[in-house]
Amino acid sequence: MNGLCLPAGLAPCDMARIEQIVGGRRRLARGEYLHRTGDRFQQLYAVRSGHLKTLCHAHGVNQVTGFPMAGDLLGLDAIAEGRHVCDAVALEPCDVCEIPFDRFHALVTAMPSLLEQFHRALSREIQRQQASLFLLGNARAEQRLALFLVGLSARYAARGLPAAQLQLRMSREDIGAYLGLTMECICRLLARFRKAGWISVTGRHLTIQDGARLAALAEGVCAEPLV
Amino acid sequence: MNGLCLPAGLAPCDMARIEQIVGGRRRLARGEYLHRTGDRFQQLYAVRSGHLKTLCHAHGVNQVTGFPMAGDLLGLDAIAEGRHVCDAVALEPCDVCEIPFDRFHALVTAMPSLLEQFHRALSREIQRQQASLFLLGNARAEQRLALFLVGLSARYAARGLPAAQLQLRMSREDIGAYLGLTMECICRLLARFRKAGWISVTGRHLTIQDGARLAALAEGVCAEPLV
DNA sequence: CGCGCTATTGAAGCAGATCAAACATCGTGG
DNA sequence: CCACGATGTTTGATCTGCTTCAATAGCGCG
Repeated sequence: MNGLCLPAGLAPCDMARIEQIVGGRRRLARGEYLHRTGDRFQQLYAVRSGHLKTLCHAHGVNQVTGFPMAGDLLGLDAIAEGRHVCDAVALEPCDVCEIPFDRFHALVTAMPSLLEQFHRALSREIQRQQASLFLLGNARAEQRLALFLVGLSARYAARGLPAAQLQLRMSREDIGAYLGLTMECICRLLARFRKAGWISVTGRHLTIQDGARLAALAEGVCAEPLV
Repeated sequence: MNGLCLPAGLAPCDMARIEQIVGGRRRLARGEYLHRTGDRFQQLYAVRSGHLKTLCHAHGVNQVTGFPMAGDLLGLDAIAEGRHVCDAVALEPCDVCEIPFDRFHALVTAMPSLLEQFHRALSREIQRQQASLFLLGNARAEQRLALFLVGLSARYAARGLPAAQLQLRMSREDIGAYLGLTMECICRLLARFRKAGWISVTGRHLTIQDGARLAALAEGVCAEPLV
């Protein structure tokens, strides 16, 4: 897990010190909240297993901002205000490490290499959101879904899982809320991709059959009109 | 300026040490690039005066991700990769401090209070983008522009400038690229807001006349159909 | 087995894009 | 100083991709 959230370059003895400050583990049931908007920020979370979603809401509308999974760090957005500014919900049973921030901060001060990792993690989060911004601002629906699938596939691959066999843990509605589209639109697009032979879907199991085509779509190459 | 980008809580002697590591000042002409996508990341930038825009681009499409102005910090997104992932362009003559990152990093390690400020700055940037994400994913055009104006006004106010008199430094096209809309759409909306008496605009000078109404719009309260 | 939630598909409407044309603004050089 | 072209702004007409509303179908789970 650390290989992902605070990757590489740490001496084994440093690792041991990190282990020490990691607080409790928390087991979440499907639908359980890790934190809610407005909650006091006291710790970062590192996902050990399972999928979550993070979402902002206002006036009954939700924007899903991400789908953290094993190896991802949560709570970085809460440092500034001392309060969480989004919800984090488990999409399935999850295992999460709690990392008390004050202790972490003290440790980090004493360990330059860990501090660098931490800064990179923060910066990577900014980059990730910048990519989403680009997606929501510019991409057509088709391209958004392609980007989503390609991205998900890459994250699976980075975790040593089969990149073409995606077991979606989120609903169509969640995907829509993440991509700025409606559930119906996601359904239609999936049907279209399926008919074109690029993927096959049954319920929440999705197989990527033509990754190259999807990647091209994600890059903005328009699909030929499906006669 | 430091009051904004690394606010409060620093002892005067700390301030002095920061001043020491600040590298050169850079003067930018209108249209000049502070950095470009792919440039090696070596320093953070703190804006002293003037307005810039930051933008990501791919396949000829631009997404403006922000309009940094005096007191804002630039380059946080580049820490992760060691390369800039967006362009930063001056919208008018600008004064910018260069902060060599390696020296900054060393300093920060030795100054816990500064480190905290830095982490808050990083986290605030994540929050800022999360807000943009919400905007692009959910808000109608009208609401987007209202949010933009209200936000800009607030940033002016935070800098002690008149909050109702906005001298826009960016083109309609830039605003559109920031809000995920077209230039034409921005024009129409401005005209609509003007006719409704909420603002007055001549060229790039904009006066907010009914801030409350705009704020309500920004919050998602729909405008009554303009008969 | 039947209830509730999630997913799928169809039909109609609309917000915003696109295309097009006129107009204002501004710096530049004759 | 004005004519000029370049750039930015405004407004209109039309088009379209996505939403909305609605109805049906599947699935998982007690």
